[in-house]
Amino acid sequence: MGYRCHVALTEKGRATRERIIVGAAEYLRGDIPGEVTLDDIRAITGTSKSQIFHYFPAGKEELLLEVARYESRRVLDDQQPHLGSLTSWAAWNRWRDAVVARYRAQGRNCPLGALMAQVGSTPGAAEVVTALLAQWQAHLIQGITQMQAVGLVRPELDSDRVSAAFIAGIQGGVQVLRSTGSTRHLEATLDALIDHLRGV
Amino acid sequence: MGYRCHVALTEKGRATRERIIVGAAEYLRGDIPGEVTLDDIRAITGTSKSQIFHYFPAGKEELLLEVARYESRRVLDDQQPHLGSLTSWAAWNRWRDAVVARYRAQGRNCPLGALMAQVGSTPGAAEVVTALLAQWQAHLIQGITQMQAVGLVRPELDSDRVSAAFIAGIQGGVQVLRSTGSTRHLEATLDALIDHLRGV
DNA sequence: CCCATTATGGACCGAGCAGTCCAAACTTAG
DNA sequence: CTAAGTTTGGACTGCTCGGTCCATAATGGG
Repeated sequence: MGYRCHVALTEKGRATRERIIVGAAEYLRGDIPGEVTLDDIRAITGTSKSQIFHYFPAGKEELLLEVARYESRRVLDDQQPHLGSLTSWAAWNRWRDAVVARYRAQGRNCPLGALMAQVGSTPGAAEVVTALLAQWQAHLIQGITQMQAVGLVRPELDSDRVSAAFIAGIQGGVQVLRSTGSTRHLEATLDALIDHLRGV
Repeated sequence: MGYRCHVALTEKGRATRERIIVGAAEYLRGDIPGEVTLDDIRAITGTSKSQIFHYFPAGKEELLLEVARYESRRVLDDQQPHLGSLTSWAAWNRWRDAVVARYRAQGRNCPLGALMAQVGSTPGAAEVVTALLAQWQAHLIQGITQMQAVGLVRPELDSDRVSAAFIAGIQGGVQVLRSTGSTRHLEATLDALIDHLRGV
């Protein structure tokens, strides 16, 4: 799994590598892109071609995947602490609001979406997004089972399937947001599914 | 709106134009792509550069948008006749199965997705997908209100919002399918929302 | 049959861009 | 201090690909 860390990395080296990733991520989060070039990244991060290939020997794809991993970490972090403790209806509502707020703020720009568009069909790309969705869903499953344990959600409900529905709904809601600029669909899904959890 | 039709198009001309669109669409539906080049399209459709620019003066973007429109028509067509007559629970289930079957058959390849990835941020792109989703949702709204009219769905339910949830859920389900290869999420969303319609 | 219009072939151009390479600057262990 | 290893600069290469251009063939109306 993953590439060996070449040889060594001094403190300075790790800092540069980090600077490249974070800089690229920030750029992708902005309104400009659609396509990033290595020269863009080079300019933004104040580095040279040789540095990029020094720290990401496999080139652009390796770099972008690293950025994608970085961004996917942010996705879950931005939902905390709510996502981690879905133990009451109030908590679910706070989480819902956090998700909507996060994506409303992001607006039409979707860093991960932009990334996937460019790295799209490579093997590593699917892996990154799959891992993210799996973690996300795991949190929801935990939340649902906790609610069931306390008797707030009827026990016959399949937490696995409902959480899958949440994931799909959010994904789709964000996608719609990207083309229409509205969070209507995202909100509608979240509300409908939370209602469904409540037993209407 | 839309470009004027240049000057004239003989029968032969229209045929060629059509051949280009359909050929490009077929190619994008295959397993190969990720990125199409005009030379790919040229090779597949047995045409020359000059023809492409003759029939699509604005170049690649215009061509791809045309392909996207073509594909987006297929999306709805493939759900017919079910999508058009959601007047009973049996009909809803048939529609659900049709959607799942369609996307299962398509598998990881998503022609429209591939298209949007390439044409992504242009003004026309958002318009195409927005139009598609709006039509799709309109069918669902009609279905829900019809069910309400017959008393099969409780009247206080907001058909607008629930249909939005369906759209988002399907979108997201397909997106998950594209990275995981599984229709689990798509099915879970559809089932959860239909349950929600039924009043659990 | 002729001319205006449309359709087609394909050589060519130029920009953009990922990736290579070598030399220079620095860090650090011994 | 020095040698080995790491970091950095940036010129250069090679290729891909959208788009241009002009020449030739087909077509169809009068």
